[in-house]
Amino acid sequence: MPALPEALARGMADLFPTGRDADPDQRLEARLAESARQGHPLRVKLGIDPTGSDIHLGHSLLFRKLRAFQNAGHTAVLIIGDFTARIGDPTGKSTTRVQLDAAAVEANAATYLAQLGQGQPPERALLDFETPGRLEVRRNSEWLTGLDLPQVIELLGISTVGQMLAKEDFANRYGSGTPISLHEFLYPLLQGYDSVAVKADLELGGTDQKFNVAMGRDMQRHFGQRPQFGLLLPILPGLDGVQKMSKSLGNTVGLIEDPLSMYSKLEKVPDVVVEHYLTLLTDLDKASLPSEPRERQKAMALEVTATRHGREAAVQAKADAALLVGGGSNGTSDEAEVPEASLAGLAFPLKAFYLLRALQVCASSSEGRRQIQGGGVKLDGEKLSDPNQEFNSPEELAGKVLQLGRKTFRRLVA
RNA sequence: GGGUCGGUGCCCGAGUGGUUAAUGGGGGCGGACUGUAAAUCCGCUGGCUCUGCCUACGUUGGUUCAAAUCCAACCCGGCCCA
Repeated sequence: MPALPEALARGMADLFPTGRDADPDQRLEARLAESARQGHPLRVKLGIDPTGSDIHLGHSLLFRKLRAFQNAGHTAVLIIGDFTARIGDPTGKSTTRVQLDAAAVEANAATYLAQLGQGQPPERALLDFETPGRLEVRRNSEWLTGLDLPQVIELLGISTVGQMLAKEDFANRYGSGTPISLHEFLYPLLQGYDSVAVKADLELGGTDQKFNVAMGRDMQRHFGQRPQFGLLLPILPGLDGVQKMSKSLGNTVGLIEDPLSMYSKLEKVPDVVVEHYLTLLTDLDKASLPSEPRERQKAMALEVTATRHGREAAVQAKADAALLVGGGSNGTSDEAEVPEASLAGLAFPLKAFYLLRALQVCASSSEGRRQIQGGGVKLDGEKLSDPNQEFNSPEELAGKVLQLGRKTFRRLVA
């Protein structure tokens, strides 16, 4: 039996079932071969909960894998969990998640699709929206809204309290006395039922989704379908290198971020995650990369930025980043593309701390004061020392570069 | 529903009538160092165009010269019992 193609297997953390023999219900390789033989593309399910507005790199590896299946001729079934988002996936949560209202969910869904490349030039799109038959976008409200109570009870009967409490997140919460609402038990069941509704052959997910994906198999078996395969990918560590990439932890790189911001964040990521990023966010042959840590990290940052923004923009971002931060430069170099910040609308004279606040470099004016007092603020390379230093007119500041810390720069324009 | 314990700043967690935005830890931010990393050391960590003024310890009201700390009601949660 041939091995799983590299594009499909790369970065894989778990695959199930993995029986010994070449049974198309037990071995994904055999199933792929069967699919090719019969000319039936596999239906590859990926569910997303439109609970936030930005897709970040931590999500993107799943979409990259989905794309790999599309490229191999299979059908991506992207399920927008517009219904389940209103319950909230308890996975990985230590507390009950707030429920979202329908309007917010819908708005998020539209934003997601745009970020995945709908309506964008194909070369920049994360998924293949163009080729006929390669993508189905479904909303689970299509089938979940219509379930009546007898059907819900049937679903509830497929699993047990013991199974639910065996799930790590629930077990932890139960054990620590943190509340678990009953409706949260419904989430895995409904996600599993999604697999029934779309007749999934394979479901993609993070390793934290193992329970839910396995539940899909139980559901499909109950409803007389061939149980899906589960292909799980690692949870991408965030920029801090410790916790998973998550918006609420503030350690993300968003797909909508500009090249410079993306590159400079990646370039300073802790060493421990560089290899993960290379594996999960690029297609590079790791053996061919420089082994010197710093160079290797830069190669990673460049490539990840390029997969999103194109090589040209990535190379530019790398050059800009070097000019800005490298070698103790003060960011005044004209070549560098520093984000601009407009002074329009500000009342002069104004004090230095207020400038930081007004340009949203600092979250509050008190923080602005502290940053200046802490020696973290420079104007055209000169350290500011007095938070109350006054500037009398926009002309006094226009063209200069305001710097906070090592990585935040703003070119002031009138 | 009954009993009981508890709700403190981003998180955890001290504090149980009286200087002080409120000990300590984590996290975060800034500085030094460095490979823009790690480790280490230092500083900051409620808000306000701030030499002062506001708002804060579940909510509301009360006692008091004075409350996160006492009282009442209410809301939320854990545990035990149903």
